[in-house]
Amino acid sequence: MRIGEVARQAGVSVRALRYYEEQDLLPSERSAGGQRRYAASAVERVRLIQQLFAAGLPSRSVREVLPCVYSGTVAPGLVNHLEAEHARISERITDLQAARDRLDAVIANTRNPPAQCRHPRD
Amino acid sequence: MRIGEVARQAGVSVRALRYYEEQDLLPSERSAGGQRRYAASAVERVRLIQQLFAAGLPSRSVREVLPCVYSGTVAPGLVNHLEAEHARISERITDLQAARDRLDAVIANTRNPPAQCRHPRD
DNA sequence: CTAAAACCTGACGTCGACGTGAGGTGCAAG
DNA sequence: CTTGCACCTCACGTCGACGTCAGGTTTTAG
Repeated sequence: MRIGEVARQAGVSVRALRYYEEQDLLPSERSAGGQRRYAASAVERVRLIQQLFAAGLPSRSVREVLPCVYSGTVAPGLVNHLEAEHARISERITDLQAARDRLDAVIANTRNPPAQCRHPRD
Repeated sequence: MRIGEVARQAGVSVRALRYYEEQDLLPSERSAGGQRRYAASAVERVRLIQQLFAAGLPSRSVREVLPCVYSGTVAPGLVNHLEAEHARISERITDLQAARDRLDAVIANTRNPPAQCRHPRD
C-alpha cells in the first residue's frame, strides 16, 4: 500500500504520515525507488495514533504507549505514566463537561429567558 | 485590586491577564499612574475564561460568548454557533473517553496479562 | 516511450496562548 | 528621599502537529 492510499483510508494527510514516521510512530518499508510501502494494518495504527493525539498525548508519549498497545504489556515504570495520563484525561473530561454545561445554560436562557435576565442596554 | 492579586486568586499568570485584556476579554480600569485595577468579580471572570479556553474555544469565540454569559441572553445568530461548539465539545468528550478506555485496556493487561499477550521478544 | 500522477526530501510557515527578557515607571514603607 | 517590589509596554521566542512551496524522482496508465 502506498502512502496516499493509507492517508485516504485513515482520513489524514500524507504529510501527517511522513511526520509520524519521522517521530518513529509509524515505520514503513521502502520500494526500490525509495517510496514508502505500508501493510494494511498501518491504517488501524494511524487511527490509534490519531486517537492518542486527540487525547492530548504528545508524540513522545504516543511513541512509548504504542508498543504497549500492540504487545499488550507495559514497560516497567511506564504504568505510572499511563495512570497519570489516564487521570489527566479524566480531569479534562470533567472540565469539558463543566464548560459544556455553561454553554447549555446560556442556550437554555436564550430559549426561555428568565425574568431577571434582561440585559441593561443592547 | 491589582493585577498580581487577581492572577494569584485566579491561578493564572500576570501575562495571561494582560493577554486577555489585549483580546478584549477582560477590561480594566487604570490608576493615575497607568496601572490596571480590577473589581473583585474579575477573578470569577478569569476562571470562566479559563474554562472556555479549556473547552477549546478560541479567544474570538470566548469574546462572543462572554457577554451572553453575563447578560443571560444571546445575540441573535449566535445560537447556532453555541450549539456547534456544544456539539464539538460533546464529540471531544467521547473521543477522550475512547482514548481513556484504550489506556485502561493497556493498564489492565499489565496487571493481569492475558495468555496470548506474550510479546515475541523483549 | 511518454506523459502525468503520485511520490520524494528539505525547509520554512502557521496558529494560539501565552513565556520571557529588556528597559523603564508607580507606589507604599521607612 | 530612596529602596525595592510590583507594575508598565514593546517585542521576540516557544511548542507541536502538521501545511505548504520548491525542485526533483518514481510509478503507472496508455
